[in-house]
Amino acid sequence: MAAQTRERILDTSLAAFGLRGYDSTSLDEMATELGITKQAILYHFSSKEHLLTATIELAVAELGSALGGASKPQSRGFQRIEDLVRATFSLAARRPEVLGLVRLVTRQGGVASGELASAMSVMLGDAVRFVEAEMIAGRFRRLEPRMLLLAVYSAVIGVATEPEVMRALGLEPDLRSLVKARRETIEFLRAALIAD
Amino acid sequence: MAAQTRERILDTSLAAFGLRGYDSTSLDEMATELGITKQAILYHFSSKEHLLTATIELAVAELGSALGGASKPQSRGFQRIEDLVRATFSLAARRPEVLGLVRLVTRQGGVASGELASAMSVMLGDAVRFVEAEMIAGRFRRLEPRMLLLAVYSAVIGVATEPEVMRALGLEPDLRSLVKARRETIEFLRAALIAD
DNA sequence: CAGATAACTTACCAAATGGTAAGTCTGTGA
DNA sequence: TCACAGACTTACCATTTGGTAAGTTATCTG
Repeated sequence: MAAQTRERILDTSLAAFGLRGYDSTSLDEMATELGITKQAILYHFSSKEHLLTATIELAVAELGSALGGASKPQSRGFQRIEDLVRATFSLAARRPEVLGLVRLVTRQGGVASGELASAMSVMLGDAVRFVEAEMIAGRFRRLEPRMLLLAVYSAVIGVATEPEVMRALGLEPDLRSLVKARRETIEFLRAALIAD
Repeated sequence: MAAQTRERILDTSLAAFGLRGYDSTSLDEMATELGITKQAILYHFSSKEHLLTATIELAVAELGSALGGASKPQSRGFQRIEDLVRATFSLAARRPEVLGLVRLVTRQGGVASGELASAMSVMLGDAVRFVEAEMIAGRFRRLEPRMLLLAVYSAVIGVATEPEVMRALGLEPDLRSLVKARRETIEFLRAALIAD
């Protein structure tokens, strides 16, 4: 029962931190939700901040496995971007809390963010090299690679995790709309990226 | 001294809520920062939630005046988009907390978000009509207008308010980089939007 | 069977939180 | 000058917060 509880706590904290935020989530709340006491949480994770660190680790792992599969080095040109965007939207639909936590950490920074930051650094470094190679090969439009990636990243994460804005646009953030949003995002990126 | 204090409180709360978040900001903290007592805040705003409502009102006003000037109906085609993006980046540099609050509210939703939501609905409604007109005129690529706007919105807000991601990309989020980010974002959008 | 260890719970606690009640001071109009 | 209202402060308060200390129970080991 031990390891299971640990995992259940991490599951709950990922959802809570990712969807509601760190300060907005209390340990008591989570404990009640899990049907255990707060002290059981503090038995497995010695403080709330340690729990956050472990939660970020979990999110990094999930992010890696979700996007790692999609970024097969063999696929080239825009196909690879499309694969990544599809994987990101799939993750947003299946586990919105993971991207929520990514956003939380990338915004607030903070102590525990080191791991996610470095994991993202690696992923983004690979991405920069990929984009540069595609530009040199003449398949992608020539833009500043890092800024381009920042725009792509922002567009995808934004579309995938901004339900209130979708509502303001008169779109319900259901699965069908997400599929549509994914298709349109890919078309948008295709237009922006592919060299004439 | 009365009206001044009220405004000073709103200034501080806009910065605090917009940059740190609602739950992460305590009234005592803000009061100390202002050199007054918490009860002085509660004298002007009967509860923390009322303060948030008033703060959102202020942010809506600032957002409106910052972007309203840029969206002159006379400018057409991509120029109008460029004006808007410039205005957004200018706001991000001058008063990052305003966009921070917009993001906070659009993400969390909540009770007090009604005003911002409706203000954004109006702005986005105008934008949808503008984009549709440009598409019909053949100046913009044909994409789903609302999804397109969501992607544009996400890209701009993301680039303008995502300092940690910039750091992960090896870019310092200083003024020079922001200028560069603005230029690249505009180029990115130009490529994505303008019909061949 | 003894006892150690892992996995908890019960019982607290100090600090911080949003909020109430009751004063205090200062200017202002009658 | 005197009442009075506006703009606060001082004094509290109940609740919630993250966290500690001390059990309790079950399982495994020698």
